[in-house]
Amino acid sequence: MHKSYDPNQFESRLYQWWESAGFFRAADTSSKPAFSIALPPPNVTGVLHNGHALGTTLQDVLVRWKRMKGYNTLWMPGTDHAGIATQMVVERELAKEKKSRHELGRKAFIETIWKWKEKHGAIIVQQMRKLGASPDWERERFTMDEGLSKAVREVFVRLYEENLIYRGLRLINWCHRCQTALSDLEVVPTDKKGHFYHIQYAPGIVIATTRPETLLGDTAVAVHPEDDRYTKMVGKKVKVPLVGRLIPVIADAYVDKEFGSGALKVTPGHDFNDYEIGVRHNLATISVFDTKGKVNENGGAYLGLSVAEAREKVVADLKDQGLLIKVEEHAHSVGVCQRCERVVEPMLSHQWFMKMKPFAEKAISAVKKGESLSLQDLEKRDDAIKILPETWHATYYHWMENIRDWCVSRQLWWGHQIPAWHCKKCAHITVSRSDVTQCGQCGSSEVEQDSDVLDTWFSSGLWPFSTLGWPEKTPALKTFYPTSVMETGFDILFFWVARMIMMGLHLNDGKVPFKRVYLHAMVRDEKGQKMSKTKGNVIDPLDIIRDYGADAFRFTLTAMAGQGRDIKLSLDRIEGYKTFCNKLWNASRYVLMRLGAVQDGDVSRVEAADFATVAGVTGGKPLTDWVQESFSKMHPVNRWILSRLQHTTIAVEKGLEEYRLNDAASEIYHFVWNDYCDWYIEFSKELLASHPERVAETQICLLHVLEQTLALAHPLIPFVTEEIYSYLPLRTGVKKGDALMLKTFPTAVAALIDETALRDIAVWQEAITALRAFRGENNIPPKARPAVTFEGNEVEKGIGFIRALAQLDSLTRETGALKKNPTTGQILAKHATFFVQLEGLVDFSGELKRLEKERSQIVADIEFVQQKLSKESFTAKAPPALVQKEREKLLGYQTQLENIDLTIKKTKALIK
RNA sequence: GGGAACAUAGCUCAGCUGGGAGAGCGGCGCCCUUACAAGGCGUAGGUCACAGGUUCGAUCCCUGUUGUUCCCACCA
Repeated sequence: MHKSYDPNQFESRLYQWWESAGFFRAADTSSKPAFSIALPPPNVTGVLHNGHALGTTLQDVLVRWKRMKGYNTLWMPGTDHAGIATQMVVERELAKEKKSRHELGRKAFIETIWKWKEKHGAIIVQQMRKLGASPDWERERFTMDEGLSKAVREVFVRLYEENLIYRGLRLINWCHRCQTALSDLEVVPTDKKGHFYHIQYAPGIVIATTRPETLLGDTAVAVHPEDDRYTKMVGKKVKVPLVGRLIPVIADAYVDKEFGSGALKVTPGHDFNDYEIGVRHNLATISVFDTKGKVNENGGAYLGLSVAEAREKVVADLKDQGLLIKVEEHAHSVGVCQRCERVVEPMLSHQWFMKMKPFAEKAISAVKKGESLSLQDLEKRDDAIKILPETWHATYYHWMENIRDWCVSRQLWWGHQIPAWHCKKCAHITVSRSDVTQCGQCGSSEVEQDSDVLDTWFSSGLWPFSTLGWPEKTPALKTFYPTSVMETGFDILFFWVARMIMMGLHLNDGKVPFKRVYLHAMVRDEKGQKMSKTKGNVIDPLDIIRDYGADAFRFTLTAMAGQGRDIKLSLDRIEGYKTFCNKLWNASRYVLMRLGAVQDGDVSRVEAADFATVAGVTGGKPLTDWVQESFSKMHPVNRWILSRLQHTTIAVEKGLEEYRLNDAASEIYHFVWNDYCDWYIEFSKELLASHPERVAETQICLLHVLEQTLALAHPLIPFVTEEIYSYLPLRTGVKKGDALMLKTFPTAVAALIDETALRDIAVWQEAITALRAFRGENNIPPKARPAVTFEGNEVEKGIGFIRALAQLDSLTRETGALKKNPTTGQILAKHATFFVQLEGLVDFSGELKRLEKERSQIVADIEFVQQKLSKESFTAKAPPALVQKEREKLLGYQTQLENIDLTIKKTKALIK
């Protein structure tokens, strides 16, 4: 064992061992209870970013914990084909060679992407390995592999047959750059500066618009039905400027009288609200742009112009004709393509849609059910979901209640091609599970498969069950569905989580895809800004792992994963947790040294034969058993650390159970650093040195508590704990080559909590701290070893430990001599008073200052309590136990005040 | 326009059903005591954003204000 902690020495070695030994594998069938998580499949194009790192870590913590708890644990990994994103990446590659996908043709292009995927698709899953992730890699899936594609087709056909998927001519969002339809979610509202053009539309009608070019497709002018200014004009026809088309003036309550002139031009072909108006009033819908963003034949003189050019020319022409009244600056929000950030155009188009209302109703009720259940009750059912943090419930309901049909078709080549065949003869559409060669209606063989593919989220919406073999009733599906937890970022709550819930419920007889949803925060840079390549503030997780180790990174992410908050990632914090790993490492070296495992200054593994003490004392029993049997006979210090360990175990388990992983991290951190290292190891030095009869017992406790701590911490910091574990002595129940990751997770034992020991040691600690503070504040040289006496009965048993840890020469009961001596300093601890001969040690004026500060604190305390107690309202209305406690506190303070006044008097005398 | 979250020590954050505010880092002082200087010991630092209200008592519950962030919708 090296003298210092160096994660690069062992992380990859341990990972290879775990993976090749098959420790990550889950069993399709098992007598053990099941626990399963479906990994949110990262895009094949992706490289690991901090968001992935956070999700991967949190899931791995849960998975490793449950595995150690004895669950048949499945963490299902895989990647997503990510339609648009991947197609864009490969097209960009092609562009470098001055080629386009159209030159290649569909078949060759798809082959190119597959090749690209084979080459680059494994990058991100390799990177996850560096973090220590433990999914069952042998089950890894891809959304476009054979099984999953089959599932996608099955779902499409089934929903079509159930009339839940339909083809229709609707206004959809169209991206001119990506050349495809987009769902509502893929359109991102973005603030842009634009202009407000006021147009003399017709005599008496001025219309303000931000998009003058759309007037080419206007089919009405709308006013509010109760707008007196226009009542007379309703029903009349007006001419569209520049175009000359006659269109009606209609009345519709959608129009806001107060806004602008109160008149609205209606372009059903290129605006969603206008489209609705068009439907209500039976208006014609005229598309004036083609799929590439050029004005089409409906645009007359403007044919062939781009949207921007058309706007310029329309405005110029209006100006020429004197119809442009004014142009104002106008900031407004414009829908932009999520992928390429180009402004999207509402377009009338034939697309495939999925009806959402029936799905949404069930999806709402599953979460409603879950909301009223405790986490324990939730485990027992398969029809309810709880979202945590619960604040997301409202957002979820709101979205579900206002949901619109989902446009699932995309005009891309990379993805699941829609299993629908169009007949060239009769135009009938045949939807089928198997490839179609004959029209289902007229029998013609002139059929052609629909060229569209499905939205990526359609296939990922099936992920929790398609990866388990659905629609076949496989053993894995039976064992692991519903999955236990869905852990992902809140940014894909609607894109993905909501759709999995809808699909999962419908296609699995009302069984939810997962029982809990945990939404984690967004990882930002240390200033709270979103990390992005353009800002140059990206911290690469792989760099972090290289510089600080995967464990330090994992611990940081876990410790900062408080619910609902953004995580500001700072390297300082990661470095701090690297030192924590180092602390654990060195504490382990101490333990091993005290077990006799020292060779040339390096600690090596202790073989069973060398470890005579343990074997001799325990009689070959497992440590856990021996510790329980011997507990009542142990030294208070050993009982104390065992008690603290039980409390820590309870707290860690609670944190994991309630998904307060940051609490679990903090419990482990403080137990290791404060209880174990700062106190117990120091106490153990005294035990080993001065209590020969306690040596074996203490060695066992050092080892046992370390081992249990390693197990508790393993889900969070798997590498360093596993590495240390490999150095621990072999003994009953622990063979060479055993893995910590397969060990049983500690369970708190109530019989190992000794309240008396907890209290006693707290008294000693308080005394030691008081003595140390006295030394520090009086500048007593660190090397000085004063002789000290004490009064009080509670520290008696701890004399040796107090003497050692407070660095005293001796600590004996006060006989009266030192107390009377005028040069004696008094130290008031809570449960004892100490007397120190100060002559030659202390600067008395410094001591006086300290005492007076302490006195003013006591006086303030007295005033505070007195004030509280003087109010009759308090003594009458507050709980009697509380009032009693306050009275006792007051008495205690008053005694302290008397004591300190005496000491101050004495000290003052000394200075004179 | 509607909704949500957040505002606690110089910085980053805990504070889980109201009873005298905590951690890590940073600061300051002393110490290289053989597990660890990536360390030890001690210490300073906060009218818990602001204003009201409920209560014997509010960082915590309610209302409002200010500031930051996010989500939804998009009045052309």
